[in-house]
Amino acid sequence: MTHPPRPAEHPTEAVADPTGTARSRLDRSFFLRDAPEVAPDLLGRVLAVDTGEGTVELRLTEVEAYFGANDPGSHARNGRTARNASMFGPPGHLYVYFTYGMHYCANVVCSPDGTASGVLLRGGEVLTGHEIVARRRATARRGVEYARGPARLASALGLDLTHDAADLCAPGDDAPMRILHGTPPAPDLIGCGPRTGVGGAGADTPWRFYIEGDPTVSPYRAHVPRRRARPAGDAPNGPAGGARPR
DNA sequence: GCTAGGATTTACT
DNA sequence: GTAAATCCTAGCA
Repeated sequence: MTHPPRPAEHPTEAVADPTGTARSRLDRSFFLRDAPEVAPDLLGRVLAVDTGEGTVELRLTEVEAYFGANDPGSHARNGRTARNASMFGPPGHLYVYFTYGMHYCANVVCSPDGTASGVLLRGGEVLTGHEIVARRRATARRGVEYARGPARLASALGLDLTHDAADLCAPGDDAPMRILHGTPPAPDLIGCGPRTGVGGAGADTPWRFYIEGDPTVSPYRAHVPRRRARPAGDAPNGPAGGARPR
């Protein structure tokens, strides 16, 4: 059985100090640990993305860890594919995937190169760039909904497949994407539980971490196998048996 | 080649 | 609370 790791005290980072540590960037070594260890440590960190419209900064409030080819909830459970290749890549990079035909979700790659390990970014609080996010997330009724949920978060940051494998730890101050130290929450404010939407053997693994009481944390939903609308003998509509239209 | 299902969100009842 | 939207991936015949 897997135990939820305690929020780790990474040697290169400490609680933000008044001298500006919160604005400094996380080192790549931060991500050189396994995803279940990195995940709770990412809470309170700030993901900054420069776009043509300006900079959006997001404080992470909810994450999920996916680790190893044996993780039944992971995209890597069936080994390396073109889709998940960046998940096997070097740490500190982004793994962006397309899902449900319309949404993008983003992970931060962890562990040494060659290990399938990542932390799904599920929720965050927009710190700067509200106007930019408001345009992208026009359907959000409140600010807390800008990045509550993995697809909303990706949308708020303007992430898509062009950002797959992007380096979050690229040297230089002009790097388009980076993760800042931010202000990690107190350890007793970090909650954990089973991962959202993961069923089967992976459903019991408490690798979802979130900041207790934060309004930008998405509600937990247990895994529910979707049933595809099918012709069911008397197909009312739809191409019976045919391949999907392109 | 075909089919089932998906780390989701949103609109509608 | 429920169902639809929509495209990709991977298993299977």
